[in-house]
Amino acid sequence: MTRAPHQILIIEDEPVIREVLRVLLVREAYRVIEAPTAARAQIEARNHKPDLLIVDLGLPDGDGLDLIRRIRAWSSIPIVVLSARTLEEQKIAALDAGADDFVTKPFSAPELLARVRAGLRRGARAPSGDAPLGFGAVQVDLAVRRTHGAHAEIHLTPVEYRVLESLARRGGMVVPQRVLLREVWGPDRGQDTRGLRVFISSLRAKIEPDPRRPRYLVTETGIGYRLCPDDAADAATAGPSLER
Amino acid sequence: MTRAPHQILIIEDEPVIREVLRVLLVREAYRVIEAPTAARAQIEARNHKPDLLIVDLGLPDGDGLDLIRRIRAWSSIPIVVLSARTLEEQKIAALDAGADDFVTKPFSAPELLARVRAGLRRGARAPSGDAPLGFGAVQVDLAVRRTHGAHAEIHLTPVEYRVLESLARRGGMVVPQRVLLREVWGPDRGQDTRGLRVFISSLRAKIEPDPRRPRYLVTETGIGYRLCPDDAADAATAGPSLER
DNA sequence: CGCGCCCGTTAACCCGTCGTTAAGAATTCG
DNA sequence: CGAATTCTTAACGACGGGTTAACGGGCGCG
Repeated sequence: MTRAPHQILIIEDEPVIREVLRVLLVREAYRVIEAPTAARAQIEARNHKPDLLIVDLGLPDGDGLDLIRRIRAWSSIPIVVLSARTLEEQKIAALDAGADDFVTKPFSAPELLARVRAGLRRGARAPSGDAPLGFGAVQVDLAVRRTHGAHAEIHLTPVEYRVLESLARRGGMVVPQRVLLREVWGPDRGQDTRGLRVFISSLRAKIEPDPRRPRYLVTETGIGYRLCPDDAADAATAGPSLER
Repeated sequence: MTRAPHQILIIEDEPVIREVLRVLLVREAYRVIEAPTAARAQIEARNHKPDLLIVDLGLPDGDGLDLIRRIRAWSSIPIVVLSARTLEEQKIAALDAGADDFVTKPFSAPELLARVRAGLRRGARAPSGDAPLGFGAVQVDLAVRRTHGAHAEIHLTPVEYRVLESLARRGGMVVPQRVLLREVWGPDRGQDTRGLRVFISSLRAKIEPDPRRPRYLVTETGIGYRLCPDDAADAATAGPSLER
């Protein structure tokens, strides 16, 4: 797989860390753009359309979270967040705002690069299901919004489709409940997971062979849900590739 | 195996000890840089990007702890701390600040060299988010939050994952109990290690081949714990026979 | 030799979260 | 305008995870 020179935008106010990041990434043959402020970052992002963003939270002008939300309004570029704080709160908030991954300082070079690779891999993927999802005898085609089981057509409601899309986009990864809430119902919904649970239940009733013992739509208690279709070719996300 | 000449930065004010260290390390074919002060150390570290730091606590200008914290803001170079005082407090504080290992003066040459080797080994390995951890037949993928043993999936609870993450970030090095408590439960938890011990126990029950004799999740009495996953090479296949 | 500290393990309890059903709003469509 | 479908909300049982307490063992120290 020939790697076109990916372009990465670094948003970091502290020159020292910016330098470290730049050297690290350039050495991996990435093209690098830098922005010291959130305001500048928006301009750069629009102009260069980078393949990935590295954002340090706690920028001088305006919160980093705000920047993420604003970028997310018009783009789905993978965003890797960099933060000194180890608090879970911060992490959740960033992911909630639309970040894809999270690295806490101090970070190791291999770790950061791994996240970057993962992000780029994710970004390279087809945006939404051109390949139908398989759950045993049930097949869901998100692209044309059609689902059929072993013997008959199955009907999914709009919200059910959106939940599935949200889960499928991060194929195999756990999707936090807050992320699901935001992506399905919009940002105004707090943390009220009651509705979500109802739809998970009804989804399971439709796609799981034995809804009592979920196999494809799995709960991660306290975190969220994970969707694992039994299709093989979908190895895009969890690739064990450790190439150099 | 051919060992590339690792570069080690010694931060030590007392010329005599510095000399001893230098000779010791050069004899092992390491390249050595020296810095008598914390201020100088930062410059050298940034310029030469050494593979490991040896820091003497109690430097003239500014505390060694401060230096560690400042380095840790942008790098995860392995740091071995050298301390004259035998106080546990000192060790803990250093590890808490981000050091990886410690040696108390007077030290024996073999001991120091062992710590150095361990540190370098750790630095060479990738404590990355996307490489699964191998524990004999058990494989833990922190990125995807998925764990499977020889025959079946293994379920880890959220706290168990967080403990593992915290340990894996410092792969192979000692993680003080305080650090674990803070990273897993947040800063409000004092030093109540009771809960931690319970989770260590249940983790061992899930990932250790023989939980009675821990091999991967090792206790450092009075200090903390250490996680030593298999090397990536023989992760999947080998069912390593360990009978003692 | 005995005492105390630290660690490991088990078990009990409490509370949060999850899954499900059902009934009332909202929306769509004929 | 009415009916059907969809979404929301409520309620409640069940389960699992987290916390704490209690006990036993190993080890060092007096």
